[in-house]
Amino acid sequence: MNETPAGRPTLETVARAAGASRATVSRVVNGSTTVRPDVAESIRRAIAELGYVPNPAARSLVTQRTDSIALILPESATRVFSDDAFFPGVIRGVGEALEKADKQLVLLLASTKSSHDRILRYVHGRTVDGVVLASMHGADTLPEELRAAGVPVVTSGRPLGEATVPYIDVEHASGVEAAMRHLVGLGRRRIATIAGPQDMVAGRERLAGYLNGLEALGAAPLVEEGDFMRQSGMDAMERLLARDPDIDGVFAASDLMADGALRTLRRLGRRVPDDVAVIGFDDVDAARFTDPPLTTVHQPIHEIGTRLAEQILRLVEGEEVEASVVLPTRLVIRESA
Amino acid sequence: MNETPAGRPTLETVARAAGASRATVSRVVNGSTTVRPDVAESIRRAIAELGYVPNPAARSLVTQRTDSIALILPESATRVFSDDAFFPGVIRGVGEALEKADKQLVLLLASTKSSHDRILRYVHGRTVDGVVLASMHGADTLPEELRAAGVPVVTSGRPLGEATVPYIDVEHASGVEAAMRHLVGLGRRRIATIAGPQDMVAGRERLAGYLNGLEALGAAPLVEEGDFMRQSGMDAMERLLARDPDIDGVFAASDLMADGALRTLRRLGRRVPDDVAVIGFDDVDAARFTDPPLTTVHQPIHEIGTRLAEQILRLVEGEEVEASVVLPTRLVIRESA
DNA sequence: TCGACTCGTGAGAGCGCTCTCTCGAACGAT
DNA sequence: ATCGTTCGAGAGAGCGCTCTCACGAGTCGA
Repeated sequence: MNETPAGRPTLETVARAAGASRATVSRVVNGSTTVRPDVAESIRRAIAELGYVPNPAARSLVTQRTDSIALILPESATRVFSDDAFFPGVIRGVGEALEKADKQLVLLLASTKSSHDRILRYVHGRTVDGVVLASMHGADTLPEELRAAGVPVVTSGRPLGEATVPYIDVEHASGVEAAMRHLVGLGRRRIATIAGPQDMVAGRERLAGYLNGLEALGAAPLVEEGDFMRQSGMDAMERLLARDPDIDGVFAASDLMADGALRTLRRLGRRVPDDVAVIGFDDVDAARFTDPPLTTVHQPIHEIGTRLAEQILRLVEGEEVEASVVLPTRLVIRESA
Repeated sequence: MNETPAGRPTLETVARAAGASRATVSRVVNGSTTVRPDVAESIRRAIAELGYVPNPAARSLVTQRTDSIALILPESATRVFSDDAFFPGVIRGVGEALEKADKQLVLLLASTKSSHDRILRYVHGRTVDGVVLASMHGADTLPEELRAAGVPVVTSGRPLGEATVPYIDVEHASGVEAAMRHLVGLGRRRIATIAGPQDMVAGRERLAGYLNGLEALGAAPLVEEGDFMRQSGMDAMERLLARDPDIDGVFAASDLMADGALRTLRRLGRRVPDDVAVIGFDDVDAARFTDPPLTTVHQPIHEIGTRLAEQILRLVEGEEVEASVVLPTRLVIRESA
């Protein structure tokens, strides 16, 4: 209320300074080509001198666009936020791509239950032109509600149940199958898995990949479930070993859980990979630094982010986009298997 | 352009439906008490029935507020983004606090040089009410430029050079001094440090803490510099050992570097803590899972975020805030020292 | 030379909201 | 019964921008 030294210049100010009309200045600001070069030049000079910057609120009011995109991270995402490199990587990818398009990134960390309504309010109020929704548990109703509200939406990860909005995902199952083939090729016969949460598609599909891979072996599955975090991997590995001490191979559905498994194995005197071979999933930076370095299924985290951004931008422009984009994964062989 | 089934309801729509004037509806929406209860009630009903949500652009245009705060992460921050838990933690803290205040979080990942201008444009356009600036290298001019633009700013970490804007920081030096006392109390006499980048205040002050702690011992300092990341810790530890094989204690200026040091020590056959005691700084989640679990200086990452948010909100409201808030650190003793 | 077209520019409406000002009604005091 | 006061509610201006429409000045073919 007191910090307006001389009042910010408006279109009107610039117009007067350049001896033109508001409309013409607006044309120059928005890059219209139908302005006489010399007039455009003098307007540009006036803009520079006055330090004029368009007021986005006024612009939004008439264009009905805000040039900003929301990235929504549900509670399940924020919980692992500080320990997992997945979401920071996605955020970075989305952020970079949006910056290139000169759009703003509005981050909505849905930490609590009440956030749901808040998100819908934002979206209904057209605070953002589009929404990127990251990884949700179970049958989240949010994507559908957003779609119903008429807002462009893209989700990261195929939703459980029917996909009603476009999504970006990776080849979970085939990546895991490659990992399984690698273990089998190593001569492993008693292969267990530490699965992810089964109310998340990533958890389910990685388990499916394990089961598919096991079929070739004709061996019985050996599954313990974790929550993608390290501690759960440690615990699951212990349960696994209690159920079958002869396990010689483990696929863990996340690098963090694989690292947990590595620790438990070491503690219980198993050598990796000699006694037990371990493969993870994600290929986060830290995977290169586990002991031993982790063989893992690489997924292109950064690219997931950039592709999410690309798709939402196209949707916002009214273009059609593929119902789904599924990015490849690949096995990165290090020393744990 | 085609997704407006019936046109979003405006104040006018609600006013007509409720048989009141636009002004009165506005009063109800904004919680004014000077509306007759029954009138207010019928307006509220109309709002609910029509699904009315205020248009923030229109509101901003007249109030000159946007109710959104920018969080700027400079390039140096995004680089470590995916491996370090610090910035995700800060983001989460800021996000939570802003959500409570019903403000939006606009994330500006300053990935390139050109971002500088973009940021200034945003800020000059009053796209945001205030700016939270995270950890910058060297004598960044951004805080000062923002302040000059008349925008409320708070920074995370005391800037190098003179602080021209309020900041939130932690007690780097005294935390490190506690760590040094602990090492000395353990009988360690040949204590080295893996310092952080010396163009960052955090790097400098932690080194200062080491040097202060060493003074009591009367021993010569032994310093190698890293970049806070794991690999640099591995390398620095190797150089340190080459310079003096009798090192029996190490303070690393980040947990990541401490973890790197642990790996190098193990590889070179040193037992931790028996031969060499190691202490880190940060207390990220992963510190509980190093081998052995890392003794480290805890800093309240999440609280840094919430305090940043609090301060910027107060500044935006025109209140005065302390020139600096310095949060305490404390030594967390685990098994590495 | 005149009508038909461009083409660049300005006038003016209007986006949806807030906020000041005004006004009428109700009420208490004299 | 009259006047001042209070209080709730409406009228209307205006925030800064975009965009349609109209208009005057050239340009060109007949």
